[in-house]
Amino acid sequence: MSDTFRRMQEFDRRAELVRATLDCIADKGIQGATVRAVAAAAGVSIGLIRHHFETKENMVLEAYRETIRMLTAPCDRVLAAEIESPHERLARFIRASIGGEISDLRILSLWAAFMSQLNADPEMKRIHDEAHLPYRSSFEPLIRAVMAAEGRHLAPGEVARLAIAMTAVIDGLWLEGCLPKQAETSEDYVAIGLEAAEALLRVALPRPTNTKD
Amino acid sequence: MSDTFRRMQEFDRRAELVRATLDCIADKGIQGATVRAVAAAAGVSIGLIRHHFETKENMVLEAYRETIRMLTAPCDRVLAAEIESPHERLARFIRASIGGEISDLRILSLWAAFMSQLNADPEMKRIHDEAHLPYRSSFEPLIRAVMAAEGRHLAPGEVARLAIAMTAVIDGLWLEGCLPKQAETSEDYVAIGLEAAEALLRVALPRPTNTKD
DNA sequence: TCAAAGACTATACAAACGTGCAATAACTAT
DNA sequence: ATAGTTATTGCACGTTTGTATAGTCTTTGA
Repeated sequence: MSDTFRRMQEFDRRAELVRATLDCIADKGIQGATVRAVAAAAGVSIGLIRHHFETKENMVLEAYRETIRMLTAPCDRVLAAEIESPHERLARFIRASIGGEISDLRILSLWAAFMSQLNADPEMKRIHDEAHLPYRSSFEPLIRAVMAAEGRHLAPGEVARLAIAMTAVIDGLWLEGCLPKQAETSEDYVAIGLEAAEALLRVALPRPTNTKD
Repeated sequence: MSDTFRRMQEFDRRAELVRATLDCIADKGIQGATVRAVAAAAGVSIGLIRHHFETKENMVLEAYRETIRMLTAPCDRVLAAEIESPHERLARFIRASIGGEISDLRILSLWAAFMSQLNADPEMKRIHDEAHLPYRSSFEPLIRAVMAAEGRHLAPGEVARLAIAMTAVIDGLWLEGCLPKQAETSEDYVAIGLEAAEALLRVALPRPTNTKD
């Protein structure tokens, strides 16, 4: 239809405003995302924000959705990819959860800013749970597949506990890897994550090749 | 306000104002800590805040110091205690880092709120680094002592990597344990942390007794 | 070519913000 | 008792906040 072009324009502007919002939040925290600061960061007038978003809160919620998208995209790509070897799948999932594009102080700042709002904003809490619960439960099938391929059998409760431990070590390594260091690179944390997974699951994991993803 | 007021020692009043500040931040995020909201939460007038704190920012900084104190107190107590067995020391440190009083959604909210401000506020960043770096390096001697007691020798780099992995899994378990769940208790996360430590370090650890700390 | 639509600007406004300050009530020392 | 100190109040000021609204500029469809 001919109104597709118009819609496309609006979508681009919305995305640009969301990006400006994230810039403000990463820089000054959630209270830095004022309509005036966001408008200035996007190079538009104050009134335009209310033209694209009914309220400022809606804009911030959209910025939160975008943050979750950025955080989960690499993992989702691994889960969607058709990789035969369960060991390879697990190793790539670990790498996608710790390193690469999400190992970034800016993303950590955004994550913390929204995290601190979950108590205050029920809608934000709803968005969080909707994205976090699937992520948390994505480790169990990965582990189960590896164990099946090894011909080992674990009690269901044991798999659940291992998944919690794996999620924890990956989250902790992501967090530490985001903070600026002089010694370690984010790739070092990926390597530590793989070693930790080998120790926790008592398996050998392939090291991901140099190709991205 | 009432026409008569109770007078307080300056130190007590400051502590009460800090507590009220933390209440506001945990509830509404960092932007919820307005002078009016804090004054209302503490049951005092607006002007009193400026009498005890030169600026509102100073009050928030003090609230951050208090948060760090709450977070590190249990670990510090373990490190200060005279426990002969290195294995027992390590196990108690792990327990103090994951469970007990710091396994609390309120503390997680506070931690996230301040975390999101580190980019914006250099003084806050300074306070963070001053407390975080010692905490991060407290795992290495604990691990080294356990290994020495076992008669095992690890390369220095290997100890460093194990300490990073241990810190990560403990931080991740603390984080997950703070979030409200129906299934697991914070004590379950402590148990998973101890199991993970045993797998990572390939040692057996004693389970802490029921006595607190 | 021209009216309709909508993306966009400019400005105004009430509420909430941090801070300044004079007045007051409660404690302390003598 | 009384003077001095200070914890505390109450209010006012200028600034910043989100939102509302009227008007301008650009694009679109026939």
